[in-house]
Amino acid sequence: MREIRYRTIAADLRRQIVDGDLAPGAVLPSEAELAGSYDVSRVTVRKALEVLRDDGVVASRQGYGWFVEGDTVRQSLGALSTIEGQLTDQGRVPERRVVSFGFDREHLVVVRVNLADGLPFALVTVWCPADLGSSLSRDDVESATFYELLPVDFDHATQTIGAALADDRDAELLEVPVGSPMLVVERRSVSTDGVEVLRSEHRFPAHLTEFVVDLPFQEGAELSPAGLRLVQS
Amino acid sequence: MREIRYRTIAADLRRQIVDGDLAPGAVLPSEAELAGSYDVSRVTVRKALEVLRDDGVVASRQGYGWFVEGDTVRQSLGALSTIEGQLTDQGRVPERRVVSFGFDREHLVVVRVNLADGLPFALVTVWCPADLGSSLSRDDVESATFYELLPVDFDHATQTIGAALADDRDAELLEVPVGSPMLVVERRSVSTDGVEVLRSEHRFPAHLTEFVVDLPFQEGAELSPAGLRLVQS
DNA sequence: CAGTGGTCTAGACCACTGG
DNA sequence: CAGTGGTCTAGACCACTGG
Repeated sequence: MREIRYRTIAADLRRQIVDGDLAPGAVLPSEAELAGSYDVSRVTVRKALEVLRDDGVVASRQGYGWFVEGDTVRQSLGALSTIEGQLTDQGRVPERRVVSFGFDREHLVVVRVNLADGLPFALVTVWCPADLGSSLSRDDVESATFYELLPVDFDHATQTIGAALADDRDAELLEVPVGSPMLVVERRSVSTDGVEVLRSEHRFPAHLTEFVVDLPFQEGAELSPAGLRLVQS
Repeated sequence: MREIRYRTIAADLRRQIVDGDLAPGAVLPSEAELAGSYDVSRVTVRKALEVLRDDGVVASRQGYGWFVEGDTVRQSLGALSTIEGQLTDQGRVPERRVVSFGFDREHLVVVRVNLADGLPFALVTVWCPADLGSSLSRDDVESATFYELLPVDFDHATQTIGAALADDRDAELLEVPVGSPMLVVERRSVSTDGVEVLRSEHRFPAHLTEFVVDLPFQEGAELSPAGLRLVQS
């Protein structure tokens, strides 16, 4: 397979950004410099940069340069980590607290509470296949997400969002009244192999959280992923 | 303001497609031909075509050519019509019932109940600018969506999903108990001019509805639109 | 002002589709 | 096979940012 220069360059720059060698806000070398160091034409450098721009990783200003996009939360980890990113951006302190950690016949089952500055805002239950979960400690799952911990290439997750009333456990762990409104998200995370690796349930007090979805009107491709549906009744 | 050739060309091609001069599936003239007829370089033609590809209007196959994308379902109406589509697919009968229709100082305000086989599943309030709404009748809004009725090119909508408890009006119109869980969606629909044209609130009984979102893990482009966020507290 | 990205040209070679 | 899009080069001129 032939190497495609602009993709190689885009991947290389992306890695530098992900690794933190290029921090948010940092200005990249000029197109001319990059063309020189990668030994390609400026057009090829631009094509690479445009790939990254399409992904929201970098942006440009004419007469100024290309720079690493800062705040626009570019997390591959999905909704929850998006929140944690928002929190750290706001200077608040995100925290995970493990409520329970144990195995049933087929899964490692972990229940955690997520807090922001000590305020609990999510109660998360994760079911992880036992063979994958056997290497994880309670400390592991308190300090990192399953996406970070598992040696799995995740492809996508399907989230189903519903509403419910706070039950006794919600009330106790999230410090809300029994019967107050909750957003409930069930997430199924699928690896690039097409295997459903993780299932998790996330319960949020409605007064603390909302879900934002952007729906393009034109052309179905990107629009289909989000949609309300009637549940079987 | 300087003319930007590739945009002019993209706009011209788009118009031909929208007007139907180029039907779905039709193959465009080759890049070389287009370059000749527009009297630009092939690179500029490609740039124009890539703009249209990003919009999902055209696609290409190497060695074959560029062709008009088969109308990927005018599902452009967003989540609600998705539901109505599902209903008709299931052979159920969707219905809209206008609860109130009137003007405040600046808006036409319409409250409707959506039903499936006579079962109410959504209470929708729409705020439409008075100048646009002045031509609409109560019968109009009962028989069609605002997207169908308004002479506006919609670009996208941003939806914010939350949870709440059913209030007295919800209970009466949706036939649920007061205090039962509800999914509440606020939608802001923006035209291609960048103007926020419609604002609407959709209230669904939680036991009847759920929201499905697909989150790709790789590459930011399609992933950013959906995300949970903490509300200001 | 010198330097940057935005646009554009006129070429080139290649991988790929269809007949 | 001739024709197509995909990639890439080495230039060019311009509008724009900052100092």
